[in-house]
Amino acid sequence: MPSFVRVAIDLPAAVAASLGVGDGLYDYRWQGGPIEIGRFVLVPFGARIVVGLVVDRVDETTVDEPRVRDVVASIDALAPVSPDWLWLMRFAADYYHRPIGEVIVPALPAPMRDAARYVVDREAVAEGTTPHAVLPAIGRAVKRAAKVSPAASSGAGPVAPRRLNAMQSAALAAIEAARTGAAAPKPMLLYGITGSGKTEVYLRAIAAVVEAGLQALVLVPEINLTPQLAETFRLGLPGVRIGSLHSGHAAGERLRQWLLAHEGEVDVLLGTRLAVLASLPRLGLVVVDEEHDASYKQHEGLRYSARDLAIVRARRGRDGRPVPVVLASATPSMETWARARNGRYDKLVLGERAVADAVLPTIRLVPTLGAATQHGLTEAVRAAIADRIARREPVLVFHNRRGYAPVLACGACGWVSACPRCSVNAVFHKADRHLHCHHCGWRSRVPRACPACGNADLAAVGRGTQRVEEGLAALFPDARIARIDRDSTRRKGSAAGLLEAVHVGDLDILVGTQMLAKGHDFRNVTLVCVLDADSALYSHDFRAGERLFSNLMQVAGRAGRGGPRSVAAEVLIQTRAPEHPLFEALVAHDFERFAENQLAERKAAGLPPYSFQAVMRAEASEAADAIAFLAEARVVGTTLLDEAMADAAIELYDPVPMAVARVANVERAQLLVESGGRPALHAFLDRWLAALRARRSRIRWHIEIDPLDI
DNA sequence: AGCACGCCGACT
DNA sequence: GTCGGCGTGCTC
Repeated sequence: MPSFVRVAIDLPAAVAASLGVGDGLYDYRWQGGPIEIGRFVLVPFGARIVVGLVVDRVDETTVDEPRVRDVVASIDALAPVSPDWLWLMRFAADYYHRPIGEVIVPALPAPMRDAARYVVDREAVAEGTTPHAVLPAIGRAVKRAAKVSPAASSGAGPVAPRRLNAMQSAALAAIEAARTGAAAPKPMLLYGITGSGKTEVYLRAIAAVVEAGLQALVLVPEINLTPQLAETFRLGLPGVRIGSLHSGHAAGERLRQWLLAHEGEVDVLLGTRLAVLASLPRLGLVVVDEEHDASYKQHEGLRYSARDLAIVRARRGRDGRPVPVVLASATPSMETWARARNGRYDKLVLGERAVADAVLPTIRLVPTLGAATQHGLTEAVRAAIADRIARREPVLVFHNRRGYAPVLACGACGWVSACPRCSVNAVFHKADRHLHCHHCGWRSRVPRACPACGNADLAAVGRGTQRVEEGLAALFPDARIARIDRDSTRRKGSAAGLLEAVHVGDLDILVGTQMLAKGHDFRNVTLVCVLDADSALYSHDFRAGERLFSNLMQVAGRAGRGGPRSVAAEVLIQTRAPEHPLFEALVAHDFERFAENQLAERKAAGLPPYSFQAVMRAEASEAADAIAFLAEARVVGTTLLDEAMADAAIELYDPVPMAVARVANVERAQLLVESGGRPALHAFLDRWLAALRARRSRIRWHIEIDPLDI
């Protein structure tokens, strides 16, 4: 009686479709003894050998017998993945409309994906000799990686635990109750302003979970920008084995960390979005810090939201039993806020700042319309900076634009610097005398004269951080000024050095982009200036306001956390629209007011979270080809809706070029799909995508579920 | 997507 | 003479 296994391998959906493989699973003959579901295997595919995962065992196969090949080997050195993990992969595959192999295999560390290539002796396989000799080699490589003792917590002794305030204690008790209670816990929103002590609350919850012998998964937006957080974990969880998973690790280290998590040798896995896909056999708690952060969204390959997957992962939990998930934020996403408001999530509120003498910063709006400025700074901002310099208190200046000037222009003929490969302006970087494209990386020396008319007078138009830095130096010649942005911090650790300089008082002014706002506390900073907050107000992206509010709250939260003085730190925001409701709510530190406004607008306009979206994107060298593909796809969809899904309320919009239509000489267009109901949307997508994949177009396209920027 | 097979141009 | 360009076809 032959036995077969169904194996997930990484093959594009379009290829699977053309082979008539709808579910992305491939049948192989298994000749050995019993094989577990969840085992990693090596299987032949075409002329190569690839890594796959056994997701099912069957006695019969629908594939023509002669085409079915043998499993080359099972990788017994690796423990099988848990049914919970497989369930998560299957969920992600269904939800993001990809074959399961395209979800599983890219979720593995690269060395595991490449194991077959490196280790298997092709000749031996071709001749039919079972390469049992090579299996221990894989096993050894894997074990060697895993053997390295787990990241032991640093030598520092336990820190004296700070007493939780009443609200923190209540929040912690709620998380504990969710974990130990009989009922399936709802996701919890841990909501509190910067400095209200969210981290302390979830650290205690993690400690309790680890104490119970379980693992905690903690997601953070960008770990490399927050070394402070890793340190907080190390100090706050003495004796706990903390692993980390993020793209900053070299391949070998990533493999090691993945395996430690998979073998249950870490108690806490701290990582960026990709960590949500890690195998964790004893999962007991999931935490998503800064849940609103856009970097939880993956923008290539499987375009998943780690925040959303974290929630479904917690719902499935361990052995099918739900575990608690905590979403922490001072400015939750509208999706999360709406659910906390209607009771689908529990809301745990932290009120005042946890540090006793810390006071909320005073936010002041500085009108720029009609105001005289020098180097882009109003009188009010200049005076405030001068005041702090005199008092030797460091100042943070935020400006969300890299480079010296967004564009170089010819006054005589109207020429403007543009990227030759993208439909965007080329940014003038004075530091290296080059024009840069921030989309494709193109660089070119700044022309001496206008390339169009020869005029020697080229003007830098607008302002980036480099120009702000230069202006500040002119205004405050004695001040020690530094800049933090992607250009100034190419070298590893250089950002940390600058931040440290602020702490110890070696810097008077630190200029930077949003980068400066992520996760760093500046206890001695009493003034934060935001030079231009307005571009988001006029954006066509309906989420721009949400992002701006959250960024400004975060920026404001940088200053004066637990500072020595009880004087409130000051935040000055230059704007042309000081009367804008967003700013009114911001000045009042009133996220809830802002959120209510936002949700009312979204509801009126039928936008998320009151509707559900997907976008289909197409790429081609000619814009017309991309549009034509989408137009055709739209016809296919409309026909499907008319003929087979008449009662599905699905809206298919006109295909349009993307806001930045061309990047690196590729023209991009998109088609928005919207529905009032998620099940209807997904039912439609299933059939629509199957139909399109069967057509085998030569145009590159993909679907993105729950897009963030459209 | 890979990879092999196959059929035409400049070079160790 | 061969190395290598990428077109076409196949993959449980």
